[in-house]
Amino acid sequence: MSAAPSWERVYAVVRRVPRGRVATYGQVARLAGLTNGARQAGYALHALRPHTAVPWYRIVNAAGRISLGDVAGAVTQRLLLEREGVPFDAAGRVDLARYQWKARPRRGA
DNA sequence: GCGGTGACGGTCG
DNA sequence: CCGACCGCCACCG
Repeated sequence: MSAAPSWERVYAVVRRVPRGRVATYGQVARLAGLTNGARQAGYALHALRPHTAVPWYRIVNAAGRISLGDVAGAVTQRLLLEREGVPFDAAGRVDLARYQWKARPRRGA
């Protein structure tokens, strides 16, 4: 099954990210079931359509930084996150230790 | 069908 | 702490 592209799987995970939280590409990739790792997750978001209802802006790299190459897009992403209550430090990084989304680990731990 | 590239990640210096 | 290099593998030309 899974006739649909793997990207749909990624979008589904991204949609699960709650407001005011962020997730890393690797995290999303793993939750999406991507064996290749984070790179494909980034590709999936790259292929994302602007009109798609997916909070792509909640996805940052493992360093808590915006990996987007497009400067305008990066600014937009940061703005949207700050708007949700996710602050950036002087280095333009998010405190993943506090704001990284904790995926529902089948029962808390 | 082959080669280069990339919304990354982890490790080394 | 930060910067640089290599590695993985799917997608595009």
